[in-house]
Amino acid sequence: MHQVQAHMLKRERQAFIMKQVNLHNRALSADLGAMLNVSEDTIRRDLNELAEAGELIKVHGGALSKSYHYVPSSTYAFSEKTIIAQKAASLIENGMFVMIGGGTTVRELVRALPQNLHATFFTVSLTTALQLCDHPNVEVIFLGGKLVKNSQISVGGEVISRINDISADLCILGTNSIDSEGITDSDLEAVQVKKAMIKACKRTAIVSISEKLGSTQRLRVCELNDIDFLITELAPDSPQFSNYTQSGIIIL
Amino acid sequence: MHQVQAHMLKRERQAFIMKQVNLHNRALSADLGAMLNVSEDTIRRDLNELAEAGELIKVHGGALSKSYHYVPSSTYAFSEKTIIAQKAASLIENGMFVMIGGGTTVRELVRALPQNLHATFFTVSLTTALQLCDHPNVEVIFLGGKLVKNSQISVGGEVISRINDISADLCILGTNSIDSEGITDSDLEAVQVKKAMIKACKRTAIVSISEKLGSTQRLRVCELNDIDFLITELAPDSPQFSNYTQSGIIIL
DNA sequence: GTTATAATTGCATTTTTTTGCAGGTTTATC
DNA sequence: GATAAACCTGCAAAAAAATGCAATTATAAC
Repeated sequence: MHQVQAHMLKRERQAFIMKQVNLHNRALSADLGAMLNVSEDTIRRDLNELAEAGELIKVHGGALSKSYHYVPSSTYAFSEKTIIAQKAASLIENGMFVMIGGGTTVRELVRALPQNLHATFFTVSLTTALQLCDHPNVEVIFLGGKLVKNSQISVGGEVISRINDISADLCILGTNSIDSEGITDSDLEAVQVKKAMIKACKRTAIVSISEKLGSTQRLRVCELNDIDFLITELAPDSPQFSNYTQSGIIIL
Repeated sequence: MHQVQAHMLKRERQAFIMKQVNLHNRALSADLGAMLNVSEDTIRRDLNELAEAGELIKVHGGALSKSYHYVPSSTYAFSEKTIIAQKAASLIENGMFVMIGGGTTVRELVRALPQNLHATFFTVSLTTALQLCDHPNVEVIFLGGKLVKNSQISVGGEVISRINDISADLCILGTNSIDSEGITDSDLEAVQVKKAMIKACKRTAIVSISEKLGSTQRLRVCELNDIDFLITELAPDSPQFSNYTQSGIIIL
């Protein structure tokens, strides 16, 4: 942490504060006071002025950059998910039998499917099923069972034995966590259903925004080489995928 | 699970929480506390604030992403359907097995069910199932099958044979048309499912706003004396019911 | 250059916010 | 119905903010 010249004009000091905030996305009143050799009161008054002028966001203990501030949107990472949807849609052809999971990424995918697509979809997700109902030319089969309230998917032996009776062309799953080892999740019953879905399909595609790459959870869904396609919003030659390529997975 | 800097501003921490929740669709208070190096109480207070601000949905043990959940329509009148719901709820007791259909009246009914109701619900309606998921103490079983896009219910042989395997205490159905002869409808496959549902239950209750009294359609669902309860928003001694009483039906 | 006025700054005091902890209560899950 | 986890409430300590006041400094007028 560096020192700053002895005397500084107010305007000059505030410019320094803005620089710090924008550089680090945040700044503590105490740190700024130490750096500028002024009292925290002075810093606070500066921060109040800057906040009033709308240049930063003042919070208890310091300030945040305005760009850092979380802005809620209807669906998180909407644009990324739209890109993903475009790529995934290219895997689905007329006449296919597709088994598809739940989650917001999958929902955006379904929304982005062409209206003239003729295909049969199997799903365990209430929300995905509802979304699929907006497509006039697809047949939707809901695989019923006991519903998990949080995730609104059906689970249990009934669902799994039903899945085992089906042989589909493509399995599309969202995921909470994926790394170079494979897919992990935190809900045991959901994991069992996902396993069955993967087994029931010739090929499997995982859709995920890149932020989830590299995270893990406690329960394993499958190994990386059980997956045929990995679809994120990134370009296929992106360096993030260096650990993934050896398993024969196709990055889209 | 990654590490986070020692000192974090409250707003910054809440932004981190939102990111986690939106990324994984859910987050546990304990995990967040460990990641952020603060007590679970602090996390809980953050979650309460964020929930109050409508940015996420707080549940026991953590929080859920808002994008996952059914958001009730902004303003809904305490209209006929709420009255119907109150009456119908009186038929349902703890521990019951209830088979329930779809439609807007049924949806309002489910919304008005007490939160502490412990019961098992079987349904073929996607929207009813979603609504039931908001009730913490009920078990929801979705009877899966081919989905009809307009009405968002599952139909077909699979569903019907599944229904035939169940014996429930009460069947609650909305209806498009009812008169002194009985219930009629216009969709053959939906009629077949409704017939099976009525047969699978000890008692049947029909919920309908009074507007629909006296209308008929082409396909018969059941006779009036197959029904045990008729529930509308009107008082039971209302003159509209004069044609209905001879069949032994109970007007609520 | 001097002086009056206004602005800025630091300090002490009071007030508010935040946070963790102890306890008793509620809730989930079996 | 039992049990463990999660929740809430009140409390106290710590941190930060606001406030009043005095000292200093800048600015402008003369």
